[in-house]
Amino acid sequence: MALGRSVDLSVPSLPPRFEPKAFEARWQDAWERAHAFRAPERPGGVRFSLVLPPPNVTGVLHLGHMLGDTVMDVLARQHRMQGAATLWVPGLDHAGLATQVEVRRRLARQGARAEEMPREELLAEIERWRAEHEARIREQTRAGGFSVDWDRYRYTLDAASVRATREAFVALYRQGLVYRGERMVNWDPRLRTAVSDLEVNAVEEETSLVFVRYPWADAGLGGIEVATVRPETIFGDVAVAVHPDDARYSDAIGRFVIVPLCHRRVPVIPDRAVDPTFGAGALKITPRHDPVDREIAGRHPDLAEPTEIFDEEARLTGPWVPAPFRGLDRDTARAKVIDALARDDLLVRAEPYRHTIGRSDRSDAVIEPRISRQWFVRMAPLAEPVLAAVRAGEIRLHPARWTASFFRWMEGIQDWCISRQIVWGHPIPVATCRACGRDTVTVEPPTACAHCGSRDLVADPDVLDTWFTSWLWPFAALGWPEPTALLDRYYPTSVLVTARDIMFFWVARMMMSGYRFTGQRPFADVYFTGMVLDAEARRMSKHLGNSPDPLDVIAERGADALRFALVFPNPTSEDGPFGTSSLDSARNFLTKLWNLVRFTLPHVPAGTAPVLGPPRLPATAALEDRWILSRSRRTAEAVGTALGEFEPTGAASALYQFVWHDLADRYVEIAKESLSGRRGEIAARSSRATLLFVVDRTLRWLHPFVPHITEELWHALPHDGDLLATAAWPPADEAPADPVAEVEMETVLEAVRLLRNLRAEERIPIPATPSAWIRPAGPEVARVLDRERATVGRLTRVGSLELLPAEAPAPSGAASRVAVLGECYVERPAKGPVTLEALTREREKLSGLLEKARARLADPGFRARAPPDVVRETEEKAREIAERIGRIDEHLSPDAAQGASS
RNA sequence: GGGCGCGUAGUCUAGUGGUUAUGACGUCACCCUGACACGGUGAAGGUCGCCAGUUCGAAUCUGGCCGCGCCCA
Repeated sequence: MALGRSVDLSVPSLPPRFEPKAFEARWQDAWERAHAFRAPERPGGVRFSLVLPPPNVTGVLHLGHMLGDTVMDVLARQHRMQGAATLWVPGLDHAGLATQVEVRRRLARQGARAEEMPREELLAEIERWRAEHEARIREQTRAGGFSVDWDRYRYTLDAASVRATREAFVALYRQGLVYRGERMVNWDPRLRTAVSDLEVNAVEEETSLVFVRYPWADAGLGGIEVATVRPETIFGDVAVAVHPDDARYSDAIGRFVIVPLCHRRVPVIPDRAVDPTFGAGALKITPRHDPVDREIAGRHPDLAEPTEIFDEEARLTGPWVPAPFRGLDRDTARAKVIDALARDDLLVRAEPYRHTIGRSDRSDAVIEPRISRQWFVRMAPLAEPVLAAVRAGEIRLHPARWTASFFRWMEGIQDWCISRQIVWGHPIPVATCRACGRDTVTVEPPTACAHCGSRDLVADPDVLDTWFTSWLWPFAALGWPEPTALLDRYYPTSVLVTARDIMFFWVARMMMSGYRFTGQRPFADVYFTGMVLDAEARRMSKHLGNSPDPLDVIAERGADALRFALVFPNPTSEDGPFGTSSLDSARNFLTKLWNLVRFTLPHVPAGTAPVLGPPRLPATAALEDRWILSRSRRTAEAVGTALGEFEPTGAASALYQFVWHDLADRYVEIAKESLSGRRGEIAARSSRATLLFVVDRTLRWLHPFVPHITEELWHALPHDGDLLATAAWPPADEAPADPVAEVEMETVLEAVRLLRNLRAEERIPIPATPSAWIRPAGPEVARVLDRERATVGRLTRVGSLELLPAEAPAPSGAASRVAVLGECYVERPAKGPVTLEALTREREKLSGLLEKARARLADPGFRARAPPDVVRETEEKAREIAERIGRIDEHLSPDAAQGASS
C-alpha cells in the first residue's frame, strides 16, 4: 500500500516499551560524573539555595521523605535550568534521643540491656547503627534522582556541627538566653530523661476518679472528700485546697486533715484555682509532681517543704513513703493504695473517668512531671523578631492558612528544655569547677576554670536536645560560624520544604535562630507538604506495615513513576492517598510520553539541527501547527506561574493535560496528514519543525518532575549540550500566542466531537464511511470548516463532508444535532426510525437555561444594578439559546416537539 | 474545653460574586485505525453538607446547625 511516507517508520531507535531500569541508574551516574549538581562556590548573578531537611538516622526514608524531596527537586532543577546557581545541601540528623531509643530496642531484641552497657560501648553500638542507616538513606536519595550536591553533604554530629552547636550555646549563655534551672519538666521515666513540651503527646485515656476521705486531725469523725486520678501521689501531699467562696468548706479552711496511709497532718487552704464543681470540690496538693499543685503551693509559703516521692524511673521513694509502698512503680502503687484506703475505710468510691494524659513521643511512657535541674532557652526574646518578620511578609508560609496556628504557638511560646540525660548527642558545653563551684562555658572545651584557674573541672554529663543543632541548619550547613563563601553566597536560603508536623519542632525554631545568629531570615518561603496516606486514607506507619520502602517502589516502577505519582493528581500540600492506582496513572503517562517521542523520531531526518527556538511558520501554515504552538505557550505560562506559587501539582497537571490531550490526542492525530508528506513538502517541513520544537520544550518542562525519562528521550532527539539537567529552561513567551488559531481549532474540534457523537449514538460501525453534512451557523464558522474540511472528515472517518448553505433543506433520513456552530448531519446506514432522544434531551437542557436567563432579564433589579456588559451577555445568551431551540424544533417531529416542550 | 481548617459526581480534586461547575481515577458502550490496549472514541454520573441571611445575582460572602480532621489545653 502506497502511503506516500517521506520517512521510514520501521526503525525506531527507542525500544517499544518504556523500561526505567534500563536508563535511570545510567543517568544518575552521568549527572554525578558531570558534577551537574555541584553548586559553584562563588557565583555571581541569580542564586537559588535550599537545605534538605536532614532525615533522622533513626530509620530509612519513607514515602513522605520522597514527597518532600520531589517537591524540592522540582524547584531546584527548574531554577538550575533557568540559570540560577543552585545549591541543595543534603544531610543527616543524628536524632539523639530517637536514635538511642531505636538502638536500645535493637539491643533488647538481641538480649542486651542498654542501661547496663558502658557509655563507650553503647556509643559504639549507635555508631554502627548510624553507618548502616546512613548508607541506606544515601542510596535511597540517589535512587530517587534528587539533584543534591553530594560534595556538600553534612551531618549534625560532624566537626563543623560541633563547632556551630557550641558557638550557639555559648552565645546564648552569654546573652542570658540560656540558663540552668530547677524546674518542673516533662520526665520520661522509661528513658530516664527530660523531654521538651513538644515531645509530649496528649492522649485521652479511660481511668478512674478516686474519692478519698481525709479525716480531720482534731476530731474523729468525718473529714474532707478529695477526688483524684492519681491516688498513689497521696504520699507527697502538703495540703488540701478548696475554693475560698465554696460554702461547704468555709469552716474547714484553716483546720487540719490527716493524709491517709502516711498519717501526716496538713492544712486545708483556700485557692481560687480550685474548681468547686470538680469531684467534691477539694483538691489534694502534691507540689513536686503536678504543675498546678506547684503553682498553688507557691501561693502558700507557709506549707511544709515537699519531698520527692518518685525516683527517676517513677518508683515510689523517699522519707514520706511508708515502707510497704517503697519501690513500687506507679501502676502497682495505685492499686495497692486503693486497697489500703479501702481497708482503712477512707475510700469513698471510685468512678470511671476519661481524661487526657501526656505520653512521651519517643517511648510512649506516661510523662511524670518532675522537678529537676535542666538547661533552658528563654524563647520569648527569640520569637519577637520572627513574629515581626512573618507579619511583614518577609517569610511566607505556603499554604498560607497555616500562618494562624504558627502565630498562636509563637505568641504563647514557653521556654525550651534543651538538656537530655542520654549519651547520644552534643555534650552540653559547660564545665563546673570543683574548686570554686562556678561554670565555665566556652566554645573550645576548657582545660581550666575561667574564674579561679583550677584544673579540677567536671563536664556536664548531659547532652543537648537534637533540635538544638537542627535549628541552626540553614546556616550551619553552609559553614556558620565560619564566614565561608557558601554562607556568603547562598544564605539566606530561598525556600524550605518540609512536612507540617515539624512546624514547631523545627521551622519556627530555625526562624528564631536565623534572626538571632545571622540577623537575617533563614529562608524566604516555607512550603509545607501534606502527609502521604495509604489507599484507605490511613497514615502510613511502621505499625500498620502500609508504608512501602521507596527502593522497592523504584525497583518495580522506576523513580520517575514514583515522583510523578507523588505530585499528581493529589495536591502535594494536602494529605493524600498514595497507592498502586496513582503509580499506574504515572506509569501510563510516562508511557504516553515515551511513545510520543517514538512517534516523533521517524519525522526527524538524520542531521536535523537541535531546536533553537520556535519554528517561523509561513503565513499559510497549517492551523494545527499554529494552534499547538499557542497551546505550548499557554502551558509554559501555566507551569511557570504554578511553580512560582509553590503549586507543583498545578504545574504537573498542566503538563499532563498538554501532553496527553493537546499534543498526543489532537495535534499528532491532525498533523499525521501533513507529517506523512501527503500535503506536500512545505507542509511536512512545517509540521516536522513544529512537532520537534514542542516535544523538545515538553521534555524540558517535564524534566524537573521526571528527570530520567526526559533525559533519555531528549538524547534520542537532536539536542544541544550534554545533559538536559543543565540545559536551558525556555522563556514562557518564546512561542507566539495565537488566539485566532485557538478559536478556529475550537470550531474544528467541536465539529469533530459532534459528528463522532452522532456516529456513536447511531451506532454506525467504524468501517462504514457515511456521508456527513454541516450547516454552519455563520460565515465565520463556514470559512473555518471549509478550510479544515479534510481534517474534520479524516478525524470522523466519514466518506464525504459537505457544507450546506443556510437555506438548504436537511438531508433526508440523516441523524442530526443542533449546536452552537450549526447543524450536523450523518447519513444513517439502515432506514429505521430516527433517534430523537439526543435532540430532545438537548432541548430540555436548553429550555432550562433559557428559563433561567429570561427570569433574570425580567427582574428589574438585574437591569438596574448589574453591570451593562453582564446584562448584554445574558441577553445574547438568551437569544442564542432561543434560536437553537427553534432549530431543534424544526428537526423534531410535531409530537416529539410537543412531548419535549410539555 | 479552646483554637484552626475542611465538607464540590463512586473516590480524589480545581474553582474567593455573573461560564451549560474543572480535571484525574473509576464505571458503561464501541473500537487492537500505520507511537501507545499502560491505547482511542463516545457516554453516564453533581439539588457544590443542611438551614437562614446579604446581594439584581451565591459553590464562592455572613451567621447558625450537622459531619470530619488537625493543633493546643
